[in-house]
Amino acid sequence: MSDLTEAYRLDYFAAEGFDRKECPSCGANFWTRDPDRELCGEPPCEEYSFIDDPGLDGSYSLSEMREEFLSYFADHDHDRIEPYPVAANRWRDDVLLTQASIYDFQPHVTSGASPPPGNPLAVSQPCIRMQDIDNVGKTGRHTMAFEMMGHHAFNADDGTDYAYEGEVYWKDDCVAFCEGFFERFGVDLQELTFIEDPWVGGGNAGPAFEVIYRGAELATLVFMSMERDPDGEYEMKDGNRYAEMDRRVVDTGYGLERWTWMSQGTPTVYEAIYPEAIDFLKENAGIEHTDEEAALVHRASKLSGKLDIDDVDDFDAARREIADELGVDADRLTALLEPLEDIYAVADHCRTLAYMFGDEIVPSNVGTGYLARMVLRRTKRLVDRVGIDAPLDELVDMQAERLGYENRDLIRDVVRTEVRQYRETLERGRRRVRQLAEEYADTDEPVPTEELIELYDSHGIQPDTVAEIANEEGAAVDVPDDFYGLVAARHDGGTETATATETDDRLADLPETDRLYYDDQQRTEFEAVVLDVFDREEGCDVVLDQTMFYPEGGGQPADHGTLSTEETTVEVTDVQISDGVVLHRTDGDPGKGGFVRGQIDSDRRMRLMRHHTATHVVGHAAREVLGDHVRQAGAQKGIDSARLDVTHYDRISRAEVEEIERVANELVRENVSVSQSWPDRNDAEAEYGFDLYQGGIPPGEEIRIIEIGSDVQACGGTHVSRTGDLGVVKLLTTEPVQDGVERLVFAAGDAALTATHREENALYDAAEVLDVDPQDVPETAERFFDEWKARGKEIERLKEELATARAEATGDAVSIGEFEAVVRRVDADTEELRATANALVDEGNVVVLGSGADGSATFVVGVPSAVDADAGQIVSELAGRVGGGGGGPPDFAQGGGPDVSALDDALDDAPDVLAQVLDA
RNA sequence: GGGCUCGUAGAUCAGUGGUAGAUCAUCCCCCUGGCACGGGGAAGGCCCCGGGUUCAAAUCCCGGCGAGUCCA
Repeated sequence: MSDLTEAYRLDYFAAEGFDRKECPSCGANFWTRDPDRELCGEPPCEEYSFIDDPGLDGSYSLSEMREEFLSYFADHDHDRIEPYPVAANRWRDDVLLTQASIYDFQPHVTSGASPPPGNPLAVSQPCIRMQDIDNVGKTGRHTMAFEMMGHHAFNADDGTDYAYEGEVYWKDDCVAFCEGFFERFGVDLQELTFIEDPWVGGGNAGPAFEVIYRGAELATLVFMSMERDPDGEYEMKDGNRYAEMDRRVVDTGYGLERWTWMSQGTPTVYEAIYPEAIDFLKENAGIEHTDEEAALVHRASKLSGKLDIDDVDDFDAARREIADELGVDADRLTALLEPLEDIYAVADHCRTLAYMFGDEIVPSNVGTGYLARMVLRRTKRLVDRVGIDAPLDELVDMQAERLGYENRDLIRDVVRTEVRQYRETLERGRRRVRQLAEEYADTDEPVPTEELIELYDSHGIQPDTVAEIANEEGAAVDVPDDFYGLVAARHDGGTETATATETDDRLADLPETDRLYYDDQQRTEFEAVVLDVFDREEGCDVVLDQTMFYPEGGGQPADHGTLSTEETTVEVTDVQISDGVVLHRTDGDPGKGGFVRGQIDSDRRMRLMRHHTATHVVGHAAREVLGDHVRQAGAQKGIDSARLDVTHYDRISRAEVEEIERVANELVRENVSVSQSWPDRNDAEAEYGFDLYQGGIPPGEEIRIIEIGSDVQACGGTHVSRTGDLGVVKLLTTEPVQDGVERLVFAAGDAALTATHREENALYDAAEVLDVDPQDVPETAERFFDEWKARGKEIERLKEELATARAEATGDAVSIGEFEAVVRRVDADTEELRATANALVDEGNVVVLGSGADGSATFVVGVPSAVDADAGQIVSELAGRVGGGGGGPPDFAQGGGPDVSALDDALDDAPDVLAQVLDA
């Protein structure tokens, strides 16, 4: 690892008289104003020293502390910005949830492609970290949901062409701001330590400080100044090499919950951040402590704060250690603490759910929706275990209200729907477990681990739930310690292969193509200069100085058309864009350096434009009809139809489809204009919010937005100029894509007409077959279906009758030993043969029936229970003679073969075969 | 996006190559003064769809569709 010592030697430290020290306990280097300090201050080297002795002047609530932070930095020229959603996948595809304030500005702002919404800025960003889920409630300090307060500055060297330029502030000012914020609360700066702790993440790296006060890490100051580079000067802790960048980002994180806790000095963080929720839950669950118990809990909480727990084994040991230290029985302590831990976790999880559903994450079996479902189910289990009888939607609503969400009705609805679904899953699981438990209850064996894994992995039933139910049934269950490891082992394999994209040097040197398709979306002809031509396996890629051809993107397929010179015309069959350079895939070389006239296939383009505009219109209508949680989860425009995937927590009913169609066509009839503009991205975000980005966040300082009435979206596609140009919008089908995502398939304009004709034709054809009016098709079809079923039954009954009649004609019976046998050829289907054989067997005969119907030979052999002979053996022997096989139970067997011509001979031989088998 | 499980009577599920079943619910009859219950009987199945293997597929194989679940 490279030495970053110089990077930490700040002028500020020198001017303020800091010393650099090495912690004798952990070896970390740190900076301090206190010449006598030895230890770094961070646990485990030192303990928390603020519990029961708050470390800040004044006691603050969460919102008071947030306000302190934001206003302090606003007073120091930081722009105060609104937090982003917790669903980080709204603007980036590499993560699901927002886990830090810097996430708001990745990747486009940190890369320099887009300007930040303020510079410098301060934000208090809600975050969710699922990694900490097991620790929540137990350690007294972990929360899954939290707010990370951060002040950020984005610096770039002069002369660079990033979306920001110049020096805002860097390490010295950053540390000064940080100390200033501490001073605001009367903190003695001598007590602070700044631990050197290099930071690496997401392809970037840089020096960083952990700021420790009274045993707690209250801030992290990261100076992002390097990027990954195989030839870089620095080797960082991830083993990769990094080089200095020409831009520098100040990334800081101050845990709002930590600061609030510090100001109150409560035994756990939870009691500091949502005291009302904790009180409510305690009372609801009926938890009451005697003074002695309360004192014990208080002391235990204080101790557990210093533990860093990674797995359950350590946790049990740690719990015993605490019990020893307090001089009480470990089991008693556990019984006392466990309900409290559950309550702390419930409060935290409900806050997490409020964030998730408040930001309109829809529960699903994939993505963020799955994480939400997981948290909800876990919460429900905790609520049940600790005996809280308030419905979950009410608990989540309490947090949603506190957090100031306005869509609380939706949140409650989502929670209720999800709880209901979980109940059904549990009910299904319960039945399954009971059945399984009954099997094992009779044996001495416990339920095998393999079954437990199956129950969890395929049916979502927790092992402890299995144990509980199984015990009721009297079956034993041993849950192995490494249970979740065994589950994970089932999922191994499938290593992802990173696809290395080859960069073409010649391509990189070309200028960005001038995109004419935004200037006038109705034009279909243009002239251009051929800058370069690349030979490809099939055809060529032509690069022009400017183009009217729309490259595939945003779910809109590429334009087709032609490029013509005086001498030749080539077909354009595909168009792609790479780093701003538009590549036209053609079937020939138009000649580098020459002029070409481009002509795009206007009919194709027109249909694509209509479908693109229609996608916005349908999305808008769906939002209006289904609710504000509806957002685009994917879209694809085509020639004949288009599809839009939207997030929604239920199936879309017929009535809703009709309503969406009605709203969409109303917008068409209003003939509102479809306007494009290129506002500054931050202005656009400030005005319209994140709902702008239905199809992902584009980079750049300005973004293109499409406005259709009240619907506004960032979009790179081509559109018609007025909604009236769509003619009509017809929803064709809806289908579930995955849990929580519904697909709407629709068509606009003449494609809508064509699609309607297709469906009408199907209906008319059906009507013609039934010889009724189209309107009468459903009724007639139902009647026909009923009649068809009735006839099936009638035929069955008649076959039985026929079989009985046949059985009565026993003239052809032959005696074999003591028994009568009937050997007969009956050309009928197997079912009829079977019925006849049954009837003859009932008369006491051994029966051999053969059929040559349906182009193959079939036998049915029946043997009365009084006769000791194997029907399977007989049929096997006979079927062998017609080139096939057969078998079945001893009293009734079937078989056959392809050779019909041998059937009669086989039947002639049947008496001999019977005689043989009966003798044997 | 990947793994796994499951689609059979109105509901819950057996059946895992050889004649489609059970329990509950429904309807009828008996028992009773009447009811709960009890006893007897009946009705109710494109065994999710489409291919393939086989003499024979609800069953095995492949592909769809649908439901559930775990993981990223």
